[in-house]
Amino acid sequence: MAALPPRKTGRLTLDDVAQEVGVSHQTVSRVINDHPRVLPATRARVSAAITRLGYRPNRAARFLANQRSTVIGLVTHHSDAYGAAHALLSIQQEVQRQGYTLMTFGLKTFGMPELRQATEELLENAAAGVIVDIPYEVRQRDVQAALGHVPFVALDVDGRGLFPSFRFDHLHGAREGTRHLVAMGHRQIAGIIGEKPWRAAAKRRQGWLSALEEAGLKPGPSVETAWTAAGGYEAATGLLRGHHRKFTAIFAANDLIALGAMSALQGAGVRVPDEVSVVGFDGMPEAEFFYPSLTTVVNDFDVLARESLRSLLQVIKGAESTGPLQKVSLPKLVLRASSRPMRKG
Amino acid sequence: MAALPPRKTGRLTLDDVAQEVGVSHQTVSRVINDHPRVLPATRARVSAAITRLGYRPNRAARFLANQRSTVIGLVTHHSDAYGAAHALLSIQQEVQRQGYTLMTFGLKTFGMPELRQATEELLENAAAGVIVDIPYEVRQRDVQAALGHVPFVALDVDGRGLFPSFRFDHLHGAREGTRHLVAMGHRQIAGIIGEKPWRAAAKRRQGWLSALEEAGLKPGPSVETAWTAAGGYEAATGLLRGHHRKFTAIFAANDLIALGAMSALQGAGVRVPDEVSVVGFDGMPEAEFFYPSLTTVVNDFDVLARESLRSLLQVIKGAESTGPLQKVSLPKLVLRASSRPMRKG
DNA sequence: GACCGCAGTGTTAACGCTAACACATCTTAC
DNA sequence: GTAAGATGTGTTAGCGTTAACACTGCGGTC
Repeated sequence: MAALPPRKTGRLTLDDVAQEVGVSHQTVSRVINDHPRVLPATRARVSAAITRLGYRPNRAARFLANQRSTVIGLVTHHSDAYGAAHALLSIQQEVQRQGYTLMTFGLKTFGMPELRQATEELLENAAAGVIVDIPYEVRQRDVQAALGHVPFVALDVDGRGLFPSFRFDHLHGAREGTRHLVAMGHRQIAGIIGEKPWRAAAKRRQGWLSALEEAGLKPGPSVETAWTAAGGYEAATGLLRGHHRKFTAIFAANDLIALGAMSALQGAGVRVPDEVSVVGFDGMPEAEFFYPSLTTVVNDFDVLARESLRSLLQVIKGAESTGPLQKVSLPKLVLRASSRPMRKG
Repeated sequence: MAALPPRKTGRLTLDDVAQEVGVSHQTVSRVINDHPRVLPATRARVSAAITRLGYRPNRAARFLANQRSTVIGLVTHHSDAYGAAHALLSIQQEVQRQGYTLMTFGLKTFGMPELRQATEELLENAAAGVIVDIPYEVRQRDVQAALGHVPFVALDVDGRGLFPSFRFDHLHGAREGTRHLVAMGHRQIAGIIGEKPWRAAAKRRQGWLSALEEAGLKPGPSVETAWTAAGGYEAATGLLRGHHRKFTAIFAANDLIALGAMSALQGAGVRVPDEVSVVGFDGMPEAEFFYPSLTTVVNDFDVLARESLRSLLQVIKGAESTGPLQKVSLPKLVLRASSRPMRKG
């Protein structure tokens, strides 16, 4: 009996399986890759051995050999915000459903150098392509320059025909939310908008303004603040102090801001929605159970995840025939108890 | 001039850099790996070339050659819950701070086969070790059997000296929360506990019961429900209907349940905290801005992330001298407006 | 009946990297 | 002045996989 050749690593290899069955390692490889030219009988024996031995291919080696991988990279921002966290979850779920594995890289700031570095890091680690969630205001050209050489799709950015992108129409959503307040008879509608570097801030602000404009209203007071409940609280407190309640409604740029704002109002003895109506944005599931239940504009993160991944996989496979894919998702207004018709008088 | 050998892939290799500088690829490798035996002058020239050319090593090849990697795997549950999402974020941050890359795998159910498969998947993709967040009730022995052969640390499980583990003392936290209600003079304290498969459910329930016992109180009514705001709403609604408010306080197994419960109470005209006090669990940042501001038991996910990763890296490096590491984090009670002393009479 | 073609299999050479060893050259010790 | 060791560098052989080509039979064609 010849002794088994020593193995450095504990793992089984193609050769182990091949030896067990009495074929070459290449035949085993063929079985694994569903190559057509294998005798059914041989295929069966090999498959059986693979199962029996519990063999699993080494993807690093595989990647090295054929430059193909089943890892998808995701660049996001480090953030507790519902949107970011939920998008990550949705994408992860979808990635796995498609038989891929997700590798993530979280960024604190979104300069092009950071973005590029994060992408490189993921590619080095054998990612086949990356999804980049870029929440800041950026120039399409810069993104294209930084990532043009790798398969990627951008989230929450308008690719303008330069690269595939999937985004929410923040402007539309904000306009719908504000229109609703206008329709309820409100004339002084304050805006609490999230902080600047985030693109959604500008877009949602624009939406708020445009709804007021089309109704011929002067913009109510507005504040810029952190995208958190604490930010909303602070902003609303400032609004109450500075303007002595010269507003009967608030458009908040996200649900957490709305939550904080309502907390501040209630703390100051202002009843919601009796005295001030509030509309949020994002549609986090909890919003329904805020007090009062929050009227909000809902984003569908699952669709975004599904579509963007699908598109990325197409790019990876090289099917660029149709030109950069674009998709815009329209947020939907959901009416609840935090907004009500303006009181007469 | 000899023509450059054709390259299949677009990427630069060690040889490209070596050729540029006029040394062997091994010398370049030494520079990259900070091997001491390289002449400072040579090192400088190589480093310069690396920067100039923009060379970045291929980690798949590296992993194949030395079986070491800088990818950390994380197995979590697919869940919107604050705990899971925030833990993921904390871990990702810490992983990157340590110069590693994070690869995640989300599970819907936590049987040992799934756990094992997820781990294998990550290892195949060159993870050096994995962090497994196992929120379900499991037997230590099973976990050890499924994962014993790979470097791993478990989150939110008691490893009992079998494997390294980091967890919160849910029982302690729940007891503290309930004790607080007792101290406020409440005698009928209902419990709304999350669903069963999750270990935290059992532990937090025990904590609630034990605080009641030590005070010589009969357990108030209790319900089991989903760990969401909707779950809390439903549970509280049921409690109100079935028991005609035979309780003056509620211990909720997490903040979202507390939120839903408060919503249900308020919807039924029951004032919080005037008629019923509520205590939550987890300490999500938003809880402060619920209405009323929620008294809750805070878990420190950042510490958990930091410590568990540190421990995993030790395991990977093979420093098992001190035996399996264990760490228990004690949740801390934070008093806010949702709980107040029992009204006289 | 010699020849082509193809199905099924094996053999060999990458992929890009690191480890181990081999080889010069330079010190230092006696 | 020579042996022994230290220092810097190059050479070679893998890691586990897939791609490309080479080989063996067998059935069919003229």
